[in-house]
Amino acid sequence: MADLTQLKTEFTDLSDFLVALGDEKRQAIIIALLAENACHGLRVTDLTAVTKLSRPAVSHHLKILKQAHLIKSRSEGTRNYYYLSHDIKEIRALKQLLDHVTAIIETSGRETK
Amino acid sequence: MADLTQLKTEFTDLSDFLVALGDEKRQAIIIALLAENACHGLRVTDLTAVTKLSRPAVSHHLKILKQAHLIKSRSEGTRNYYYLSHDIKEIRALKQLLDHVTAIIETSGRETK
DNA sequence: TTGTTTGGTCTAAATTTTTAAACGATTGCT
DNA sequence: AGCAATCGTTTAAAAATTTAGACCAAACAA
Repeated sequence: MADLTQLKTEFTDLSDFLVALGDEKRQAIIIALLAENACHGLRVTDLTAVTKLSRPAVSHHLKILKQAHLIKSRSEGTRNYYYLSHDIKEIRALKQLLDHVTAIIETSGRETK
Repeated sequence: MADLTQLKTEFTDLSDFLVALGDEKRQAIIIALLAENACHGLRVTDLTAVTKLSRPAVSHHLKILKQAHLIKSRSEGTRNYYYLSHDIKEIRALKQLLDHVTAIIETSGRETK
């Protein structure tokens, strides 16, 4: 029997990350940031064009993505450049969680309680 | 430059799955189903105890989990047993998507446009 | 048949999330 | 200083999600 307590914390720790990835508008932002060669990043105004959203709405989604540790920002004068975090540890954590789940699923049924 | 069109479809195809995994109550349901040795599965009434939710609420979450292909159900008379799908292809798809993203992130910056 | 158990659905209420208008703060330009 | 541009925040409205009460249908037992 696998460690369900740890699995529980793995799940809750990744909640924000999963929710952040689930939204279509945020997916569009992520893809736009991936399209940029991550050199300079994109500004809020650029992303309003991509998402067809108002600037405050984009700002809101950027905050969610930031809290999920997906993106970072850099200021140059009045302009803020957003770019994908170079090393997203949540990605590794999520892959690990998925492996744990599949492991439990596959072994279940073999060991008769 | 990676195929962003494919990445886009990968993301949208996994939206339901990601949203389903993001909710705490649904995570509790998943863990409860993992705890069961997947032999007989759990019924709605069992899950109301686990989640401290009303039956209609649990029923609602189960529907979402079902649409995300995470769980299946089996009927025996009046009782319905829910269990985790034995083979969740979304898990493989998600791991693949995560690999694609990391690949793009890591190669970006090297190739100067 | 009658009553009980199980559980889905319908409906509406409560909550959360998403959105944008208005405002303010900062930077840079003239 | 005065003006324009950029963008975060606050606020409130709109939209979506979550929740539970009430109702209904099917299966089973007495």
